[in-house]
Amino acid sequence: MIETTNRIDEMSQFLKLLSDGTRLEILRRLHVREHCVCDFVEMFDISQPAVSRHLKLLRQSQIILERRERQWIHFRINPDHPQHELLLTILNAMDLPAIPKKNC
Amino acid sequence: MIETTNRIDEMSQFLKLLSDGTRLEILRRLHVREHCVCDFVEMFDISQPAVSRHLKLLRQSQIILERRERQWIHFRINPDHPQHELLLTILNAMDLPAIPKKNC
DNA sequence: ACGTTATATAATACAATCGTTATATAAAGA
DNA sequence: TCTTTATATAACGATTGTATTATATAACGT
Repeated sequence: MIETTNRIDEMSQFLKLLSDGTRLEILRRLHVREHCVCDFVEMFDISQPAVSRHLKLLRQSQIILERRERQWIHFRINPDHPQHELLLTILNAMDLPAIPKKNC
Repeated sequence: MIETTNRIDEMSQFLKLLSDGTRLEILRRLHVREHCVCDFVEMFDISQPAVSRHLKLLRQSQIILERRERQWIHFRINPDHPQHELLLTILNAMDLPAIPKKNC
């Protein structure tokens, strides 16, 4: 029973992280290729700290991974996250046009 | 571009509805069989109006359907919801023990 | 060492979410 | 008609989520 509650809590936490348009768009982009913070700052109409905060939430839950290269921090999807498959299913379910690999 | 934004907004709205433990549990139960409000009131440690509000949110978004029978209102999953398949995938991804059909 | 660029954190404001209690409505049964 | 049962709505408060601005840190280039 406690076990059941835990699984439900984990899932609701996971879905909460995905239930924000900015974070969904971030994940959709990261599904194509790595991006650094500045890519997203250009992309969205929100401040740099706001972008940073979204990335922090996704990183804290291990949905994305980061890697520093010189002064940039590059983010990518974590393929080993327990719900990685579900994440891909959700991204596909949005059924959006593909993002060109070269695009910013 | 606008189209893309709409799809992302729709998905984030949908996920927001599922990102609550009580609503996930409600949906998990409804996946097994119909329930009325009073079933859920017994089941959860929240007030009847709180249960009613969760059901209203799910109904408004067409994720569940209702049917009145005498003084009871029975809820069930809407198999024609655009994201019905995704909903089932999410419920399965929680990988919980099956709920016996006869159970309350 | 200093200025610039990239990113993170702190403080704060505002809006959304989710609970409660009190009350209303609808159907049933005496 | 009156009471009971099932459900919904309204009003309100606490908590959480998401933005902003200001400031800090880290790496780079001159």
